[in-house]
Amino acid sequence: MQTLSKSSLTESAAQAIRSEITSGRWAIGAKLPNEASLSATLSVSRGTVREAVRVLVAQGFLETRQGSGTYVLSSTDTSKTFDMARRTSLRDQFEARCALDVESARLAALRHTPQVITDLRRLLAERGNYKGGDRQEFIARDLAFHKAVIAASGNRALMEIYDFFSATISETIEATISAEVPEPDMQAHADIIDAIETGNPDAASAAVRRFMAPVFSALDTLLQS
Amino acid sequence: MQTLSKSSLTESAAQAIRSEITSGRWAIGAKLPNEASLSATLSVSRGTVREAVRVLVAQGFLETRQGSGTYVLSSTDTSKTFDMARRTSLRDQFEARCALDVESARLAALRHTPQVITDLRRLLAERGNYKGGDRQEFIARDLAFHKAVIAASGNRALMEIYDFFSATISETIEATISAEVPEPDMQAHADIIDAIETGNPDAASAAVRRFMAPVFSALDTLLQS
DNA sequence: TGACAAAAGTCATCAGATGACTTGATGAAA
DNA sequence: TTTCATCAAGTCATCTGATGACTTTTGTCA
Repeated sequence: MQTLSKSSLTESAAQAIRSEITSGRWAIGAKLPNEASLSATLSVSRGTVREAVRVLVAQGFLETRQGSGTYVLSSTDTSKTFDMARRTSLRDQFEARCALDVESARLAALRHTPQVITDLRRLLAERGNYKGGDRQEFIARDLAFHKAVIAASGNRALMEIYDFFSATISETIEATISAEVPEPDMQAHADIIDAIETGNPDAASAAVRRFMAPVFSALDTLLQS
Repeated sequence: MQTLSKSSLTESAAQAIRSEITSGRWAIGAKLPNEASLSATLSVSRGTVREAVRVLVAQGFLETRQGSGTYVLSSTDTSKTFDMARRTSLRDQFEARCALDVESARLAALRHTPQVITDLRRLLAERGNYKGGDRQEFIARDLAFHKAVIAASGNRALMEIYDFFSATISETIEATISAEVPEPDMQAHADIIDAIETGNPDAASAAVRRFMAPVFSALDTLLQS
């Protein structure tokens, strides 16, 4: 029994169960002891066991089937990965997001359809340029355009990861330095669409890179100060 | 956004609280009503409320402070993102991983040091070519090389995401089609190191792309059959 | 053997109670 | 006035016992 410096009984119980799984002692598909047994083994009440199991179910480790039992679903801790990715520096996160943008534009150029191009132009027109007013809403419109570019790649994995970054980045950026980062204008955005339309992957990724460069340098000077 | 057709009371309660948060009705930092009030509002027992709160705490939405109350931490569900990324198709996952490889090589070329190049060459030598034997172990050595390339980018966010994909991809690939996907040879790997050493980002990313192309076509034909 | 009913096992939920912790108010001492 | 100790109320943490709902197994009967 490892003692965590500061953890509730429920967290300790969850950790104990988790380690049984990650260590492989409880294999995937295995059935856990029932709640009464677990509560006896872990020396906590059944209510606490249930809360611990709830957490592990939410994390994808376990699955409960009423009337049948609780079973091991997976032994990989995906929530840990996400947690660590969130703890990386803002610049790394932004750079990673930029990498996704670049490669998505490349794929979009390879796979674009007239419909996609039309949609992108419409989203860009809706976005417009920022001329004061509700900045929050403008950022949302801007994000919608960028997410559409990612969607144009046709790759759902890229979309999911991008969602993760756009959430964390906008949370951080908007609160701290939003007003000081230069927003690329309409032409820079239009260049990306044009490059995708030509079907040239190198041109598309280059357009995104040109687009991102000034934002990066602004971010770098801000983070240094 | 999938709504579960059949959800337990706890899940319903968690969803109800979650929507209060994501909709913004309960702002970040706000204090939730106490457990008794929540149980009355949601028409469930306090135990159910506690299990729901546990889940939301595990997902990063809430924070409980004993003796004080329960507070809103964040309004974005970040833990779900990676979970959804894991559910995307194998091809999308592989393509996303490839995108990370390409952009990491580009960054590595911009930031490489002699030490990094030396390490990469050593890892490649240790990897060797596959000549039968323990395939599992060879894949591990191969993965070590690729992760070193990502590490050479100096971007921790990319490393974390790559870790996520390498885990899921090797889980899937090794079990299904490992023997039928062509493994790029030593020269293809060496090309990547050389390109990084020259400091030319375009050459580095192009080398990775050339490296990945045959794997992709093999994967595509396999997935079609 | 096969189908059906009964029973046992298990999770889901509820209700009540006690302990631990935080916060704010109160009042005494410096 | 300021500082500190003490107290009381509010809240989450945990435990206990009980009931309902669902699944699996077992036993029975045709």
